Amino acid sequence: MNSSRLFLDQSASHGSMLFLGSNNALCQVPRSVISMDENPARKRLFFASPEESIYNEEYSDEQLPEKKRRLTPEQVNLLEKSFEEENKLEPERKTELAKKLGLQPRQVAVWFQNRRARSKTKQLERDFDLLKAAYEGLLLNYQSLLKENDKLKSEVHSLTEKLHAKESNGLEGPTSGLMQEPPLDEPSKLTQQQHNKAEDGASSGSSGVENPYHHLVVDSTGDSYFDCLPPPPPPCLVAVHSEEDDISDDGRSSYFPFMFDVVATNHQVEEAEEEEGGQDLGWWVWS
DNA sequence: TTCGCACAGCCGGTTACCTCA
DNA sequence: TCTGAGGTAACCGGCTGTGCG
Repeated sequence: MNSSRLFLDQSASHGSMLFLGSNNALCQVPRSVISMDENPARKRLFFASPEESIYNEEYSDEQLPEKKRRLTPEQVNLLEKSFEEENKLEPERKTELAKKLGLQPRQVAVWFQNRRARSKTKQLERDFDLLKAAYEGLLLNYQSLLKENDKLKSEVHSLTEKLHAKESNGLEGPTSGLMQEPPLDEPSKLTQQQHNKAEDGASSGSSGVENPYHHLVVDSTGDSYFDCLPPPPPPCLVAVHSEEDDISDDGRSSYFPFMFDVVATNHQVEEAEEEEGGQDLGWWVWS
């Protein structure tokens, strides 16, 4: 049994270590003397290897190092492998692992708990990044739709003005007083029935109008016009997914309870908002 | 069947220690 | 040599599920 051990001299600041030799004599050794490169457990000076368990009966209570020690790379490797297989620890597996690693079952349990916590933190960070990217993409999409919408509105507005001007000029014209085929999207020519129907559709968000991409809008000035939107873009797939070694405890690949896979025309958002009683949902539509 | 208790395990949060730049 | 940041082993308190009388 190799009884040589290294542990920090708690009374000394940083610089030195206590070395417990084979004769159990405590020797103070400057840290610099113990080269990391020469130490097989380099960078892990304070490890207890499996055969160097701190619970070794050779030590009196006073000699037991109180400081916590890191696990050896070998121990960590085995624990990681075991964690990959199953991130929960059954009592039998815990005992078996502890025996194999020369650790206390309690240490194995603690390691698994901490590992799950680290895994969860990482997963949350990944989910956050994915959501952020998705959000930014949708924001761009939304803004371009707004621009497009504004452009079309102004186009409709100018055409309407032209039409009004033409009408007022043409009152004395030969077709004055005759029923004309109403131009497409000309609100002033809507029958009251059509108008009401369209308004209902616009206010309820349901398909009150046959074409879901033509909503009648009554703006603050009282003007009414069709709010023509371009056809919806291809669905934007926003799959929150990560492949990862780390899965959450319940086996999901993401900690988000929802997957919002298809988002987000303005209309879908509006409809979702109205289903929520007018609550502003931004431009997220959960599926 | 229900209740109360003890126990074990998990989780979120925290502390203490270690390592490194 | 000192210091602060980051990683991690270990702990704490609360909660939940389970077994038992």
